[in-house]
Amino acid sequence: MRMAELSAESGVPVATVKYYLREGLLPPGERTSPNQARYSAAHVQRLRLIKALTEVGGMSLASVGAVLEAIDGDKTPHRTMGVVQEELAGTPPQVSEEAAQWAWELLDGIVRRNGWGELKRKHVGVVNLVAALATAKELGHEKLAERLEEYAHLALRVAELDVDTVTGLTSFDKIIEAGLVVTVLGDRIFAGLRHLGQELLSREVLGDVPD
Amino acid sequence: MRMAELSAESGVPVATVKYYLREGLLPPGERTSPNQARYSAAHVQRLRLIKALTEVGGMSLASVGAVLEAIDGDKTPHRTMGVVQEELAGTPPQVSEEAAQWAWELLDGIVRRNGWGELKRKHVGVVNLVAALATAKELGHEKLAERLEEYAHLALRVAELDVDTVTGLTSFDKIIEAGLVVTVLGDRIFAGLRHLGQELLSREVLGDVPD
DNA sequence: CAGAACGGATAGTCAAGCTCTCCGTTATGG
DNA sequence: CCATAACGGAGAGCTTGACTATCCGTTCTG
Repeated sequence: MRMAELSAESGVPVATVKYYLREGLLPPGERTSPNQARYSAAHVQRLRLIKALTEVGGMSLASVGAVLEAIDGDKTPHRTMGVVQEELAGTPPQVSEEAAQWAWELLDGIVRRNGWGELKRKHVGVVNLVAALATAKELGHEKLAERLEEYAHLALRVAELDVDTVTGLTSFDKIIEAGLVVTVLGDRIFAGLRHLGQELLSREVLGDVPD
Repeated sequence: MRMAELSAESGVPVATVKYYLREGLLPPGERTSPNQARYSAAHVQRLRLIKALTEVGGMSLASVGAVLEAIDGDKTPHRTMGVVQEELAGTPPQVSEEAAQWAWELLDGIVRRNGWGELKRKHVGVVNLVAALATAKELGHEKLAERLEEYAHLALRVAELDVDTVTGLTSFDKIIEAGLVVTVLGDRIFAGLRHLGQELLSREVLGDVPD
């Protein structure tokens, strides 16, 4: 297919497709002549993926680019998912030294107590999680963190579902893309379900009238 | 306290504090003379809250403004949390009619089967959740959605923890702010825990070497 | 009472994410 | 075979969000 059809199929404007090509988010089409190209279904899928990651996942194009590069590269699945988590985590907010220390000990204690291995202090995901916990404390809402172990157990069960969903697949490439989708869209979907649950339960507790 | 101290205490530059005042994100200080003002600890807390919502929660200033307005207004807690969820949800991506229908039926079936009440078709959170599920399907990853009921049960248990954390508080205002923090930071924290879990479990399954 | 700090207003800056325009080349229907 | 439409590529321009810098007249402070 050519530009126009690629655009129509994916729902992305022609000018934007060209921009993505320039930025390297979309691999160039197969040349049919020095200045003409042909695009495939893979290009459509790639555009849909970019849309999903930015619109649903809320990722920046720069992050999407880094993730796509990791996918296309020859990294192991584990390392590729590492890049995904890195980009999702972003840059952590700076927090006070003591709040960070408190959060670290809290988290490390839980991991240690449950035999979940060793917590790496400079792992991006860990740093971000610690910063988020520290932020909650600085806001005076450390109650949230006091329940952390219960949250962690539930999170592990969610992760079991995630891994289970992905490992059922056959193709290597499919597994990586599925991992990406499960992580990025999965976060949003779970948050949505959680909010629904909060609303259901808080209505009972707070006893508000429905609208 | 005055400008300089407010800025130092909160870690927000003076120019930015002025900007927030202009935008109405921060209530004006108490006048001590026609062109001088005094700020309180509440202002510091408000600035910290804004930082947390934008930096950790990834919210835009416009969304933060809407949420703060809801908090300061005389809405019921339930309605205030509705505004929070609305702003967190954002504008859903457009998806095909049939994917949306499929996602809706999936979700509605689960809610119905578990006696969780009635699902409102135009509720922002629901619309967003449906759109996210539909997006996953359009990407060819409907496997994720097939486990939706299991995810939903876990999400409800997380929501129970959330509500439990919040309802232990005494002051009315504290409950609302805690609800906000639990929802916004809570989402990030849970996502972080989930990612840690994914890494822990996928290492076992995929058997990658550690770095 | 001199000089620093303040509050307020206006304008400027910077990055992200497109969008528009042009141009020379290539495909295509009559 | 030719008119014209579409194409690919490059560059400049635009819009929004989130600040940041500069003034200016007033007020506090040593």
